[in-house]
Amino acid sequence: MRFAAQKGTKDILPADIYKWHKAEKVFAGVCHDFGYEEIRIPTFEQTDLFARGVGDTTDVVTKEMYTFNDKGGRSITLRPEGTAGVVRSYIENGMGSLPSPVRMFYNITAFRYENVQKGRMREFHQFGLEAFGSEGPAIDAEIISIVDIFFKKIGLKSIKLCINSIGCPACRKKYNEILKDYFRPHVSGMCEDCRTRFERNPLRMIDCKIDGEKEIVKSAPRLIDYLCDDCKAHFEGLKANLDAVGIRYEIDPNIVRGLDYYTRTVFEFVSENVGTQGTICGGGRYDGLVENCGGAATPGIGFAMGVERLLMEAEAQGIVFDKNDSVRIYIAGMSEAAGAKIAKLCYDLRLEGIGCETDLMKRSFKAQMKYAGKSGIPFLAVIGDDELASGEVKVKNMATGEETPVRLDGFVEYCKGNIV
RNA sequence: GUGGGAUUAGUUCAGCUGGUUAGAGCGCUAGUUUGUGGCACUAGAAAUCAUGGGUUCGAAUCCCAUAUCCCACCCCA
Repeated sequence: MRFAAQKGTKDILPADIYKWHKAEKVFAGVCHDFGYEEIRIPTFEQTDLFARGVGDTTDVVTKEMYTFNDKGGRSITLRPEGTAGVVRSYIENGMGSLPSPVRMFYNITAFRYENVQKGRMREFHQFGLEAFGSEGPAIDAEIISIVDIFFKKIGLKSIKLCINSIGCPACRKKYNEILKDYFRPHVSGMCEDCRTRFERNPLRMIDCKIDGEKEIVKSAPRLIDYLCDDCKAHFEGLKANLDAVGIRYEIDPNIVRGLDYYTRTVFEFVSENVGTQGTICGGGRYDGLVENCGGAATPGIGFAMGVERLLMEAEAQGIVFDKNDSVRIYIAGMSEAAGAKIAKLCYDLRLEGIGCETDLMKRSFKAQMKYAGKSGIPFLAVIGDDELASGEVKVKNMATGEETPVRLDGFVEYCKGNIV
């Protein structure tokens, strides 16, 4: 029996990890620049939190959760997203009493039992953030500009920002009636899904892939045209805030978002390089969620970004991430006596935080050279009986071939100043 | 849950219509004599040909099932 990684999971190998480190570092940096602090939440929560938070009619909750009973008989679920856990933590830790807005970002794995395809895995990674206590729209624009600046710092270009407002529960209720009146004469001729949607969530009929091409659906009234005055003003405010900093966007009335908690602002950053799973980042406002999860009525907003999709996009755009070549010098040995000296030098170098390597396999001098060359280590020193006798070594720059004589007793000092 | 394509060394692939010891590039290990790498040359290690059945004198090759991977529907990040 040969073991294999489970369906929809992937190893991130040492050869690729530098890209992840880079993305994580840049994301954390941008968040910090906006006053966000990191939060780390548990990988699993009680199942009810997601049922309540994400919405118990959503696909994510009804058919995609990793749910099991633990040995104490509790129903546990591996988080399918980050927002619910952060909201739980916000309430549980009394963060409502902190100065508003309370802003936090996270870097998590999430789990959804789905069929895999390009840009979709069962265990995947998300960068995300949540902000509580501000109704916006200034903060709505701010979190969008976090994504915008993050993309710029990573080097990504031309990722389309689409925004929409899906209103508050009040205007959505009114709009649903309007939509029902509109569809009522036609509903009998529509697909089975749409007939169900007509009763439960007419909003979804607009997205229907089967009936979507029909003229009735195309010219259906759009929610964005029926927002209440407050929601309309909020959306206008968002646009004005985005215009003020020069972030370009497209209004896409079809962004609905499949998670139940969204209100008012919803947005997506979409690429064309990630197959049909083009949404690299999606998010929106969720003004009822905290209250719905048992906290005080608190407005909130957030987004999540698929890290795999982000890196796919970066790859497609030819972005090269810096590799961290932390090993600066290879010390090749020519004799046993030299070996002892080298071990001590390496120890001292590492104590100073200077990465170094030496032979661990009793390899020939030539093989050591080959290893150093192939590993791309930028500097090299050779120590044999001659060097031990003279007390001087040559430090070679592997790229230029240039050699610098260095006293052995000042070796670590020299390295500190010249090869890092 | 439903489709389509794929699965052969660590990796990328070749193996024609079934026929003896399944090949190559890259990578890895070692060597090309004596103290300077990346290149080149030589040698070596490495594959129950995804798994389980079936057809056949004979299967990597044909058939069936299962698994996994890739892509798509649905939904999402």
